[in-house]
Amino acid sequence: MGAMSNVERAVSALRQMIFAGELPPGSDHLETELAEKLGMSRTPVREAALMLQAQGLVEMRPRRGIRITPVSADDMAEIYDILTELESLAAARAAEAQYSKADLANLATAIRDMDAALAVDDLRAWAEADDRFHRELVRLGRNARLSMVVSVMRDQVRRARATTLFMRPKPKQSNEDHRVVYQAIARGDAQVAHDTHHAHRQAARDMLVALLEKHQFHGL
Amino acid sequence: MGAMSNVERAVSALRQMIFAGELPPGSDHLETELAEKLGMSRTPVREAALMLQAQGLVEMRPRRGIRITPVSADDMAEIYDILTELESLAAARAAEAQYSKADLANLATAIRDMDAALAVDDLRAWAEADDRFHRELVRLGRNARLSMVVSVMRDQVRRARATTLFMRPKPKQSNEDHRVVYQAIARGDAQVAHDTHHAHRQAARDMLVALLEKHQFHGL
DNA sequence: GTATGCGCTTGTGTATACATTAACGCATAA
DNA sequence: TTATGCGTTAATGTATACACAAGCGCATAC
Repeated sequence: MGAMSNVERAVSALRQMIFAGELPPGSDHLETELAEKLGMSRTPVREAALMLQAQGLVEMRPRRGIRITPVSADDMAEIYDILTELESLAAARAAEAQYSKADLANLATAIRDMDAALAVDDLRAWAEADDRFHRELVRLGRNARLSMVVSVMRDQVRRARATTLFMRPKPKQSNEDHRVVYQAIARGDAQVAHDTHHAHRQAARDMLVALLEKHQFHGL
Repeated sequence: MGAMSNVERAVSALRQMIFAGELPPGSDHLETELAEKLGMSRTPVREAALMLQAQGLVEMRPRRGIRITPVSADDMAEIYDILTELESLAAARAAEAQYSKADLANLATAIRDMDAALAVDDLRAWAEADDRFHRELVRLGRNARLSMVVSVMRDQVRRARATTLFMRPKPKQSNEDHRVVYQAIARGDAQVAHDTHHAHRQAARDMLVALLEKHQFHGL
């Protein structure tokens, strides 16, 4: 069976519960309580919580329990600002790397999937493919630390997206942008790859923040 | 006395030992050993190590002990790339924030201190003031998450700088750059603040990476 | 009715005990 | 000599025990 420690199990389980909304943002949970729910002692739960705290998903406050970090509109603005810069750098680096068409296959597939999903109005499938595109883009940028930071930030975005996905306008421009970024990377044009992606993310940021503020999600 | 937990004590102590070179990069240390050295049990040491691991300062490998993460020239290139983007964003945001002269006092002081240190060839004082300038710049950018990411990255740079500070050319251009960034922020010119700082960091990156590669610090 | 203080409850921080299992050495064989 | 396998050692992962201190309620005084 999987050589998975209890700490690892706790981390995945807690993450899943957080993303599923089973542990709602802002809610507090005692270590003992979570330990019991996960069928293990407090020790691995504590260690798991410590890791999730480092990623900003929870906060441990003495005697108040483990709080699921709420994410406000302001937080989301911060997060998108970071994502914008780092992903754009990755796009530029990917362009500089002179990848072959084969190397970019995953990107191309993700774009196709987004188009297909949009054609049949399947927003969930679109979001999944969009995630895939961005993950692959960052991977191609070949900066392990950057990938880690971005993935932490993206986790936070995912939490907000669950709520806002069905409120926002159709992501039509989005697919257009992705295609331009892809082509710039393919022909090695770092500047265009960078700037296009930068504008793309910034637009997403503005849209999302406006949405969150409008709907008063001040502590999602 | 200070209401400081053993975990907090362990974190500071370990950080200090790492930065002082007392725990050299690449070295392994058993939990028991560190616990004894710090005068506490394994539990708080483990929790401290977990936190430092999240910041990339150590790696915990089953049965091999806690390893002080080595930093190669390639790592340093990654780190500087991230610093470059995020600090430049902070500079732009700071410019947009329309700070008063008084708000920028810390920046101005840091610049003066750098000039003074350079005039008497005190590289250590220069490095300290340089750190101060960059920390303040990021603070003015008003993005808490960005500040955290940057501070993690800067910790890594500090480790390399201890070694390379006395090899590199006099940072004369550096002071010039800082002044331009400061003035751009003061007059609210986000574009110049961003671009100047970006170029500044990129130059530093290239210099440092070349230095590290030349001296074969492939696992500092 | 409101404020103040005391004691109790209970969650956490830390120490400790213990089972598991990976790594190392040694012996044996090719 | 080198490779392979077994047994021992010992470091970790996890459970558990316990002391301390923060928060809560209740009682008492104003």
